[in-house]
Amino acid sequence: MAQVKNNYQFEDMLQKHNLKKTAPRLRVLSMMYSKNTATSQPDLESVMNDIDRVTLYRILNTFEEKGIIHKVFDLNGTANYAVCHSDCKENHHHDEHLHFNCTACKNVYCINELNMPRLTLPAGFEPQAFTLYASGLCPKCSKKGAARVN
Amino acid sequence: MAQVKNNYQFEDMLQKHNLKKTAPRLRVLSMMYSKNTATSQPDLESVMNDIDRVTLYRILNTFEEKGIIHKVFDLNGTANYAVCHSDCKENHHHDEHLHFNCTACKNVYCINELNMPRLTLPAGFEPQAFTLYASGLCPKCSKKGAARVN
DNA sequence: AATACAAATGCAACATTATTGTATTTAGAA
DNA sequence: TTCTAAATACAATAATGTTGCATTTGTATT
Repeated sequence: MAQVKNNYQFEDMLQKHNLKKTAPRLRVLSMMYSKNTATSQPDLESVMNDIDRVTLYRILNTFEEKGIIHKVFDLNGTANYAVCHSDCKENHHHDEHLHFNCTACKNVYCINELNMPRLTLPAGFEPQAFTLYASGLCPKCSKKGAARVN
Repeated sequence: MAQVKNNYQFEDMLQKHNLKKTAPRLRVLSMMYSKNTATSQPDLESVMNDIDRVTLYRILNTFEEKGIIHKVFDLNGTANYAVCHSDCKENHHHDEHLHFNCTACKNVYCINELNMPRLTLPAGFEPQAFTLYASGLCPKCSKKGAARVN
């Protein structure tokens, strides 16, 4: 479920990363923590439509650099942003989890409850990070019996 | 390595899919089959700079629908296109292989020699397709001793 | 070989997503 | 309260992708 945090906690988060507490940043944090799915850039932009687009991009980039959020592209190549779980450090993400992209509601879920399989690659390849994508129906949409694509 | 095919074979491919044999299509096929990596949309566009951009997009979409190529987004969300291996049918891709994105040369390799691990997801999720991404150094770049990012 | 027609291309216009530079505003320290 | 670096807002531009339509072309048919 969505991690519930209050405004004081968001202010602490910013402070810990040496970021100024500004209204746009707090709103972005509040929105992202209120959901249990990643948020697409278009969604963010329409919800935060009174914040300048460029400011939004810069906030997202800053948060990503600081390890507060991570970016994940969905099956359509659309950028989605999700809050990182605990062990992401600055410029050093640990987002090697499964990203589940629902084909009906389009939501992207970060599934941390699953450990990534370590694979052996053909000779010569030196992998540093893995990400696994799955697509299909999420619990909500499969319950609706929806094979339909919205 | 790159699959070597001649122009007659490309013409056959088009014919088998009920596509007209046109110069732009043959050139796209020729380019994509000459490589052992996926080709990014920007690369395609600069190499095929005398073909109309829209035509190129439409050719790629058509080829994808017909199961001739598949689209894969790299770690930067850039669209890349790669030739499908044998068992892709129209509107029904079997591209559940590992995509390896080299952080140095940026190339995307389709690694078919690896079978996808089947994973058990949390209750409610109904996965229909999996794709695995890895990033790191490809054989060429790791040989160069290049941890550098171009 | 000429014709006819659907399919494919080329062109124009536009939409969306993202970046860069700079002026203005503001959070937080002094 | 003042000062300054940081953050935001605004303007301009780049990159990527889509839609509609006129023109051209591959190919089936005569």
